[in-house]
Amino acid sequence: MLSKKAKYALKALEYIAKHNDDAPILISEISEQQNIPKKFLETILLELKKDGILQSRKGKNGGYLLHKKPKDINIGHIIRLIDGPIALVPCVSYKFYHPCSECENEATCGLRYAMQQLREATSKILDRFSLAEIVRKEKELKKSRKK
Amino acid sequence: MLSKKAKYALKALEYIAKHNDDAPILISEISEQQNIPKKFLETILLELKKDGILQSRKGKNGGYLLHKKPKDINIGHIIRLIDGPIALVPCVSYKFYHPCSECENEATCGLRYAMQQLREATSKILDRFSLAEIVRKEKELKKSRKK
DNA sequence: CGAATAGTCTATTAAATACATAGACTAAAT
DNA sequence: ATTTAGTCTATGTATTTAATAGACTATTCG
Repeated sequence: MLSKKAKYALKALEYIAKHNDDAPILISEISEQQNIPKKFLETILLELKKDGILQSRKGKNGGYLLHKKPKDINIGHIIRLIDGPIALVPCVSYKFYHPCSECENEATCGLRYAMQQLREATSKILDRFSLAEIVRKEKELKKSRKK
Repeated sequence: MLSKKAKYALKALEYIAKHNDDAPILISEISEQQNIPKKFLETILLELKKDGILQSRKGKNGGYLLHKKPKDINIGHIIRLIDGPIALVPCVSYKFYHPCSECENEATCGLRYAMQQLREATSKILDRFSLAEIVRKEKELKKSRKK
């Protein structure tokens, strides 16, 4: 499962992406609109900024803006950034590779093979979905629901 | 990531499946061979027994045996049993469905849509891999490595 | 300039979960 | 009856997750 932190990050990004046209967006606005504890959200947005996804302005008329295009922000990246590895075992993770302490031979581990297949399929999906697509899909779903 | 508990469960089952021909297998044997803390392993095997995957005999010549055929034990089931949901958000889980507290409309949530796609792909793989296949794959990998 | 605004940084805390162990108890074999 | 081996109840410890407090810094605007 995603941590709340990761879910908050995704929700906040989605919100910013939706309102990205004009002025910077306030932490407090996102906090209220998305029901995210403000102080917690602050640390999350900072992390996203440090990663280069967001940019910020201090002082009056300040707030957060996207620093990348929505189509260049994918959810796999966000999840890895906040929650760490997506793979179920460290020995099949690209970004967080680490041998399993208990295993004697990684190359011949049957379980690892299965986990590798899973990782492959998972990454393919998560690295394909961008913020832009999430926003677009949401609009589409809302439209088709009205009819 | 899988918890250690789930990994231990999978390792232990694999070990039992490999040696399932004859006599029951001792907790202490699995513990030593697979480097799993014995007391911790006890609780894990009990859980697997209560779920109907293993059976046990007490007293001398006792130990654990499979209660289902290796081909009928799939790793998705084990992981769900020990670690809970495989889906990244509760609102797309079959077995552990629960609405996301923060979300206002599940039906039009773009993020949920992505998570649904992911869940679909993940389950397909995890519910396809059985213990039998894990064991078979391991043998195959060992063989091809010798050459 | 200086007051107000809004993000940034450091530290701490509460609660939950993961991991593990201790010890008494029960059932079966010889 | 004794030994063996799983079962049950309880407890402990460490780590992670979620959240909060408060001082600090940069920017805008009158």
